[in-house]
Amino acid sequence: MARSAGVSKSTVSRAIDGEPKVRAEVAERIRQAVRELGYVPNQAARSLVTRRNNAVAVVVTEPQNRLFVDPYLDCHLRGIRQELVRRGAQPVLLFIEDPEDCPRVGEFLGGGHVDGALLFSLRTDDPLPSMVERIGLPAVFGGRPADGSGHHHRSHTYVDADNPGGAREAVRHLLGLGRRRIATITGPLNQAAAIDRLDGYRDVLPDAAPALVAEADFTLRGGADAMAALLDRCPDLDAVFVASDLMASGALRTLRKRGRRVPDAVAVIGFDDLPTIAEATDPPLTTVHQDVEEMGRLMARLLFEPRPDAPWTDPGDAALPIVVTATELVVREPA
Amino acid sequence: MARSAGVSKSTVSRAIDGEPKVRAEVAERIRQAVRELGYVPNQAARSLVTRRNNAVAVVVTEPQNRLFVDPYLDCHLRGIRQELVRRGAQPVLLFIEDPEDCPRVGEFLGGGHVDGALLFSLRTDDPLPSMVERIGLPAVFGGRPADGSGHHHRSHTYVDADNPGGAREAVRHLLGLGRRRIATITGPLNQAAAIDRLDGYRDVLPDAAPALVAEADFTLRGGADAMAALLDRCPDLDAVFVASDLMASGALRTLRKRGRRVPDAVAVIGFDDLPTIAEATDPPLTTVHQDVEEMGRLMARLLFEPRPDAPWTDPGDAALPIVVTATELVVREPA
DNA sequence: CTGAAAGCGCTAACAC
DNA sequence: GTGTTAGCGCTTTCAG
Repeated sequence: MARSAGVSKSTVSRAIDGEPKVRAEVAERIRQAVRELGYVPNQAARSLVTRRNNAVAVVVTEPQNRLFVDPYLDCHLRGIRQELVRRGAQPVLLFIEDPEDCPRVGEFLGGGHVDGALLFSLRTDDPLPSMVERIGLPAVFGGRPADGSGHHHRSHTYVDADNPGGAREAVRHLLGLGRRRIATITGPLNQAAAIDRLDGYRDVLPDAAPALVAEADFTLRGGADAMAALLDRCPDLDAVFVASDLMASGALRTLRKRGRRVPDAVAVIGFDDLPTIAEATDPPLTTVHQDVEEMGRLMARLLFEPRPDAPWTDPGDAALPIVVTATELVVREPA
Repeated sequence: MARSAGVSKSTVSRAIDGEPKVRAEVAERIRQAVRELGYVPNQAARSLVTRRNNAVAVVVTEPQNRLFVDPYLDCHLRGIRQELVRRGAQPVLLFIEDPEDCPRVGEFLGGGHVDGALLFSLRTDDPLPSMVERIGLPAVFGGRPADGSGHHHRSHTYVDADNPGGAREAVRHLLGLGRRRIATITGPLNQAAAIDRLDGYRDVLPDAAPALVAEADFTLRGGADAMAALLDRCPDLDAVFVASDLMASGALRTLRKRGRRVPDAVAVIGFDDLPTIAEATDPPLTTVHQDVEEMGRLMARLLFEPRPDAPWTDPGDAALPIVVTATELVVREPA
């Protein structure tokens, strides 16, 4: 390639880099040769010396069947993608559907294929946080990495909504409406978001009966089943705070089936404010809004921020590693 | 790393490779050092010499919002993932949501990050087929790459269902039921699958009125709208062949809303046989089955098959590049 | 069985 | 401005 344009490879390299110190005439000659030979620079060789490869991994831990049905991730990924692309990085998605996928993905992340990683939906027992730390790969987490296992690793950079705050606001709103038997449907309690939202509920209702709390799995079906269980256990409940819109829409379905009028008999508040769900339910769902897309953008931005663990950063100018975004109650059903 | 275990890097390399010609004792010592140092071999350096990197790109051209709501891709990806992982390759997903993403993705594919690519949902005007060809990257397509633009490139390897055959069987079944005004709802006619299914319909019904054909977009909403349009144009229709289950479930919704009984007044046949949809509709949907998951597995398998364009193959032993899988009508509503 | 040496294709100093 | 020279971290002959 180099000789084919009658110059040295350094010049080719510079020309492709778009450096200004190349004579226009020479640059043109090179561009021509590139086109003719269909030459594409070998990224492996390049990244071997530059230590960069303009790609960022987005790791999603989720059984695929849930992933492809949950609009939450869709929003999040949209924000991430947008910001990553804006900075010239190619987002590459890696799925972990099974714990046994972890070592392979860890190897990929450690193999220098990517400049950083954005990780999601972590469970308390997830090995990924310690993996990226060992590897020394810059990483930003979506949602507080719940570290229930007692391992102590360096505090990770993450973006999360104010889950306890949002939950408190929701429950207080229900109290303000005069509701007195307020139940809650939680997500899987091995996920931080689920734990934090339940904590918010308990902050306001420290004496709530255990029977008023039902754990589900952030799916529509799970929400519907949990609602049924709650109605069986506490037929007199008059409100329910549901930890996600998807589950809330399942709960609404159950309530309708059981003949409980919403919001007259039972008031429902969701969490997320996903347009495709919250605005489409009947009646439209009152819910705790979080700007999921913006959170995605923030994650990507934080990855490029000066950070102690990034190779392209002067160590010393550390940035604050945690961003908690505000939530806001959106009242849709005038109850 | 090498010295830390008291051996040369060659030996480390061999040990990690799992070569048998390393003394067990030495191998153990190395494994220990690897664990302690958290050592992960640099893939860039490795692939620079081996020309392999154990990663395969899965490229999905789709506005993300459709992707995360369409169970079809979910099945396909499940099959692909399974087979790729079985062969020790890491699947990395790349989305193309916008035509302007193409150059960037092309650069990634050409950069030697991956050993091959599996591509999907191509439109007639998609630049990807010629891109991977120019780059010389082994590729397998999901669905016949519809090349409407007149470009002539090498015939590509692809896996596709027998779309025309399935459509013919569906329409013939409707005829056998005594239906005489058979409409069809197609997918976007810049996609091969949509074209081929419409072709099958026309094979059986060459004289069908143009008013009986409505183009939609493979979404639920699109199917519902197309059904409404058909009913307006041809109030006397007594059957409809819908080119996807998702659209069919939308069509069913419209029929119910308009008070047309299914299947008594209007018989409906879908395409895909996605369990989450076809079995869940009311009444359960008669549809053309294709084994989407197996098709995914086939795609991955073909990528590793001896192929003329693969660097790890003796040129000369070319394999048949196209696989068309059978479809089968699944009759669910006893009409 | 293991070590030494020669690159893989590229970039980054450093000369010219 | 452009060529020359070293490597980046690994695998792979080729000796021992």
